[in-house]
Amino acid sequence: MLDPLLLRQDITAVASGLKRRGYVLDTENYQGLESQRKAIQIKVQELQQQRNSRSKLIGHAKAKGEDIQPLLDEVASLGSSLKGAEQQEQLVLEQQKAILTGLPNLADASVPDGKDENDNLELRRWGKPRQFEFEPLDHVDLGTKLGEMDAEAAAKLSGSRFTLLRGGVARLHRALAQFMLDTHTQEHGYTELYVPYMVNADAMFGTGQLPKFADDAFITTDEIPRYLIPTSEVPMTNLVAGEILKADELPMQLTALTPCFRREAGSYGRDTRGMIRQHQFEKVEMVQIVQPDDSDAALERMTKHAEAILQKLELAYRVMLLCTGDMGFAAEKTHDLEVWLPGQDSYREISSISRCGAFQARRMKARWRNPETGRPELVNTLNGSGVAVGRTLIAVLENYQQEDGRIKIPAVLQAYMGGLEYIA
RNA sequence: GGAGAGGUGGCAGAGCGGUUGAAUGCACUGGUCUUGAAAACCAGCAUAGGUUAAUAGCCUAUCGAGGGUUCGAAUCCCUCCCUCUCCGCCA
Repeated sequence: MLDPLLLRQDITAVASGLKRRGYVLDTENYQGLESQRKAIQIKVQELQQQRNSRSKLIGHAKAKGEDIQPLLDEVASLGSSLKGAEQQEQLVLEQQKAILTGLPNLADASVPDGKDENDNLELRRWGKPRQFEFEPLDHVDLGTKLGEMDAEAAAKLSGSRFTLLRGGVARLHRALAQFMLDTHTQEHGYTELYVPYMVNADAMFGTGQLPKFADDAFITTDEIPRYLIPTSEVPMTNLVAGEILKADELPMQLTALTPCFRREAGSYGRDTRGMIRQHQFEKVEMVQIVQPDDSDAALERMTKHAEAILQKLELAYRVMLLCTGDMGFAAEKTHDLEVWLPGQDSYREISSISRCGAFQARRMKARWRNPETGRPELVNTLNGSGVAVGRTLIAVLENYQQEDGRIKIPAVLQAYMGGLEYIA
């Protein structure tokens, strides 16, 4: 959520900032609501003040044993006019909130303007795409040949956009996740969490999935519905919701391995082959809760942490700075890591690292006590994949394939595979 | 699933329907004392909104959430959520 104060003070600046992201804010409408709110609020408060002071007088009079009937007559009509004013106030506040909670974050000044992924800026590359002396297969053909990747079996059980893994490939998938977690906890200073995979609406609101993107999430049929997490960013970040943290608790660096569930509504026909886009996939996620002046540095740190995973796996990748049009709702600046996939002959997203400023913190009421001011102030939040396990599996299969169909196991994973060197 | 207890400020913990934004203790901040520190003593110490030049005043709201009763609700009533204890079931 954007700072309501900012909208009051300089709505033109906000509107032009949002326009960079392709969001058109109806400033006249908002300002109209704002002045209505102000007028009604003043009226409500005046009435409340009258009621309070009258009630106090009645209390005093009663204590002295005086006749309170004249006083009661005085306030007779107050109640109904107050109630009416309060209802009006609520109506305006709801309308305002509906607009406010639907506004995306403002992009950082360093973010390039653009419409979609074609306008993203490449920051750097690491590693060279492998040159094959034979025609490389994609992960679907590789997995199927091995008999260890089975989309049909998954379809029988669950429908499209699911995959079943067996044997060595299933183990490799697990090894990747363990390796990533170990790297972040042992080398990058993250605390590992095990978190709920279902969260309530408040949590989904806090990180910005609700109310706007309700259609993207799976929801339970409980009386109080719960949402299957689309990423563990949701439970991890919301851990600090409503809290006032001490300065020495920051930065907080959290990581977790969880499945992620996404309905992929609106992506029909895209990436239908293979494991690229699934309703369910594993992801190791990193979350940082930081002081605002550490936010910029934290984004760079997290990007390095995600890069370290790909470097250790010796997978070629490039780092992209997302343009305004390609960023997520809560982000003010995002780096994407794109790994080289020989099967697609292109770089594909495998990690997304975002700085959210106070956007999520404001929604969650997550604060820290700033020693300099002595007051609670909003924290800043960041999140990033470290990295997507399913897509990393694809990358390893495709990049480490041998001409005979075997998969070489990356050196750093062999210890996680009982010393195995190849999947065959 | 059954029975019971409870949710109050950073924490702990009081609170006959009326002057309670809320006792007290701890923590924290400033001061006195001291060579320094501790102890003791004194003072201060919630968040948000409105008004405002103001992080000064003044006003309003907030005691799990949402409704209700009342001139007036932290206190009474209803619904829901959560926590704890005991029993049952269970990976």
